[in-house]
Amino acid sequence: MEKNAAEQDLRLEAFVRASRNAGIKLTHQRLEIFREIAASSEHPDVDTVFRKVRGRIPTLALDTVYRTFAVLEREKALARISLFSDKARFDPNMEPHHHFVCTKCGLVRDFYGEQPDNFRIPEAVKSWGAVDTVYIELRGICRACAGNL
Amino acid sequence: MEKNAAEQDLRLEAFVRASRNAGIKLTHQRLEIFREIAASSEHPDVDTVFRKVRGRIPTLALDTVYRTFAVLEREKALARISLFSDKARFDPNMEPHHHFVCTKCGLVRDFYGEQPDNFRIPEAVKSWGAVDTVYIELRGICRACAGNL
DNA sequence: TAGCAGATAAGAATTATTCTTGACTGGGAT
DNA sequence: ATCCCAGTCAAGAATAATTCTTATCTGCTA
Repeated sequence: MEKNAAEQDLRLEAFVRASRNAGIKLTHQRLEIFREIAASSEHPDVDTVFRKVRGRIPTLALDTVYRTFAVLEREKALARISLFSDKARFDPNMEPHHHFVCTKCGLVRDFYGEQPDNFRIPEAVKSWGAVDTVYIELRGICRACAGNL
Repeated sequence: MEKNAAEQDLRLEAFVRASRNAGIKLTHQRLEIFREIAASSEHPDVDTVFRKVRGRIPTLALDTVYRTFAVLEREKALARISLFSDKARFDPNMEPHHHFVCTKCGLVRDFYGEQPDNFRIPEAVKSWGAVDTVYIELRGICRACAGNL
C-alpha cells in the first residue's frame, strides 16, 4: 500500500498543478472528489463516488460530481471508460494501459501489455484520420463470477 | 456495392437461420429492423434505426427496436459497441474486427488488423479470468472533423 | 479586502432505456 | 384450412442516468 499512497499523492499534486495551469478553481469539493477517485483502483461510477464523498461533505450535490468529472476529463486528469454499461465510469490512471472487463459483474482491472502501443496501425485507418490512442479491452468472465455459475 | 449487397443477403440468411434455431418468431418488424442495421456500415444508434424503419412500418414502437436488438444480441447476430456516447449502438459484423472512432463526431469504421486476435494476453490477465474477446478501439479525429477546425 | 468570474446546491428538466398491459400474430398441431 | 397459444407487439407510463436553471456563494487576483 506504500506505493499506492505515494502514487495517490503524485496524482493529487498533478491535479493541483493542472488546476492552476488551467485556471480553474481549487475547491474543497473538487479536491475531495479527486482524492476519492485517485484512491480507488476500481474505476467507480459517478454515484459511488458521490455517496462516498458525501460522507465527508454532506451537502454535496450529485451534479457537482458530474461537473467535476467533466472538468477533470477536459483537463486530461482522468479518462472516461465506456464499457457497455449505462453508467459512466472514470479512470484516474492516465498512463497508457488497457483493461480487463468482466462482462458479468463489471469488474475492471488495469493491465500493461507487452506491446501496449506499438500496435501497428493499418494504413487504411491512417487514411481515415489521425489516431490518438489505442484502447484495448479484454472481455471475459472473472474468477469470482466463474465460480458463481 | 455488389459485394455489400451479397454480404447483406448472407447476413439476412444467417439471421433467419439463427431465428429458427433459437425458436424465436420471424416477424415483419424484426426482419425490417435487421435488414436496416445489416444494410448500414455506420453502426447507427437505436433511434436512427427506429426512424428509418418507421418509414416502412408506421406503427412501429421504439421499444420494439430495443427488444429486437436485445434478442439479436443474445443470439449473437450483432454486437453492442460501447464507445463513450450515451446511446447504444450496434454492429452487425460479427467477424473479428476492430474500430476506428472519431472522438469528435462519433464516426465508427471497421478495420481488420494484421494481428487481429493473436494479441498476446498477459499472464496477469489470465489469472483474473477467462478472456472471450479482444476489443481494440483506435481513437482519433477523422479527416472531415480535422478539416472543420 | 473587494469584486467578480467561476462554482456550488437544490431541484426541475431532459434523454435513453425499460416496464406494464392488453391486444395481436407466427407457426406448429389439429 | 383452421385453431391455439407462447411469444410479440404498440402505446404510453415508469425509471435511471445525466444535464440544465437559478439563486447563492467562494477562490483568486488585483
